[in-house]
Amino acid sequence: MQSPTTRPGRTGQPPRLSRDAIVVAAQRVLDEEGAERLSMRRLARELSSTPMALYRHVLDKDELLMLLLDANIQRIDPSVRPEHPRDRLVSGVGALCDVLEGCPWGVEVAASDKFVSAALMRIVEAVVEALADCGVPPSDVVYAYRVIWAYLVGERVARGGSEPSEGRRRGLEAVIDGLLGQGADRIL
Amino acid sequence: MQSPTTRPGRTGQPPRLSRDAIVVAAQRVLDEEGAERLSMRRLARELSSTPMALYRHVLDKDELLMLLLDANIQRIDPSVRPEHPRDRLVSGVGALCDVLEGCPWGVEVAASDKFVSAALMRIVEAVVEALADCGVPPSDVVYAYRVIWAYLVGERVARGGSEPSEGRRRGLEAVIDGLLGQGADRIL
DNA sequence: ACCTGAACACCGTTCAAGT
DNA sequence: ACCTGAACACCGTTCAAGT
Repeated sequence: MQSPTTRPGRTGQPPRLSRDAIVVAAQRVLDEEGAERLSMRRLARELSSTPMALYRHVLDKDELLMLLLDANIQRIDPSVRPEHPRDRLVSGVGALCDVLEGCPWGVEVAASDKFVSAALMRIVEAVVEALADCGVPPSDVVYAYRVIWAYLVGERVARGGSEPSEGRRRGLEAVIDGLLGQGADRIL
Repeated sequence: MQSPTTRPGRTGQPPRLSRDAIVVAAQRVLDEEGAERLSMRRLARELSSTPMALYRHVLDKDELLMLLLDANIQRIDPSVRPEHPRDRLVSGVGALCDVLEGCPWGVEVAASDKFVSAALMRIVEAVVEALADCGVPPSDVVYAYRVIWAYLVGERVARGGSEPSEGRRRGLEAVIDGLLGQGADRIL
C-alpha cells in the first residue's frame, strides 16, 4: 500500500494546492472582504501562491464560483422539511434565498449553464416536487418554478445589501399563492 | 444677442463633447456591441476622444448608465394606458421589463440610489397608483410594489440572453393576482 | 473651459519556462 | 506534475499639464 502523495512512477512536485483548499480560502476572502473583492489574484495572495497556480485545480473563475455556491447550498439543513407541500415550498425557496444572500454571483452561475451545481439541482428537484404536491399540473410545473426563481433572484438582486426585509417571506407567499391560484384545483 | 458658443468673458476651447452626444454614442455602442462592451474607454474611442474628456460632462460611469437608462425609459409610449387598473399594472411593468432587457445594468442603477432616474420615478408612481386603484391598502402599496419589482428584476436577470419567454406575462399576472388576493378586498 | 497623456491600481487569462 | 513570472488585453479613475 502506497501513500497517495509518494506514488512511484510519478514525478514532479507534490501538490501544495487543492480544489478544497482553494474553495475554503475563497470562502474566507468572501466572509472577510465581500464578494466584490474575490478575484483570482486576491485568492492567490490569500493562499501565498500565484494566480496561475489556481488554474491547475480549477478550470476558470466561473467554475470556482460554482464550487463555492455548491458548498454553500450543501450547508442547507435537510432536516427542515415541513409536512405541508406549500410550507415546503416556502422553506426551501427561503433557504435558497439565504444562500444567495452570501453568494450574489450564484444568480449568474445558475443562469449560464456553463457549470452546474449538483446541490442546487437537488433543491430545484425538491421545489418542483413540492409544486406537484400542491396540485400544480405537470405541464405548468416548469413555468411555476421559473416564476418562483425569478422572484427569488429579484428579491436578492433588487435590494443590494439592505436588511433581509420583513416582507420577503410574505412576498414569496403571495407569489406562490398567485401561482397556485392560477390552476383550477387549489389545494391549500 | 450672443451665440452661446461665442460668449465674451469666456475663454478656452469650445466644447466638442456634450452629455447628449455621449449618451447617444453610448446607445450606439450598446446596440452594436452589447452592454458588456460599454466602457468609458470604448466610449471615448467611439467619440474619437479620450476617456478623461467624458468626465467633464458626466460625473462617473454610474451617472452615465443612469442617463442611458433614463433615455430608454423615456421612450416608453405613454399613450398605452388601459382603463382597468390591473391591466395598467401588467402593461406598465411589462414595458419596464422590456427596457431592462436592453439595459441590464438598470437593475443595479435603480438599487443603489447614488443617482435617480426621473423617468423611472414616473413609472414607479404610475404603478403605485395602479396598485392603490386595485384596492391594495395604502399600508401595503410599497410592499406590493417591491414584490412586483423583484419579480421584474428576477425575470430579467434569471434568463440571461434567452428569448423573452411566453410565460413572462402569465408569471407577472400570477404575481399581481397573488398580491391582490392577499388583501381582503379583491376588486378584479 | 475643455481636452490630453501618463500613471495608478486593479481585472481574467495565456504562454513559456523552471523544478 | 505542479508552480512561477512576465505578458496581453482590458477596467475606472486621478493628476498634472497643455491650449
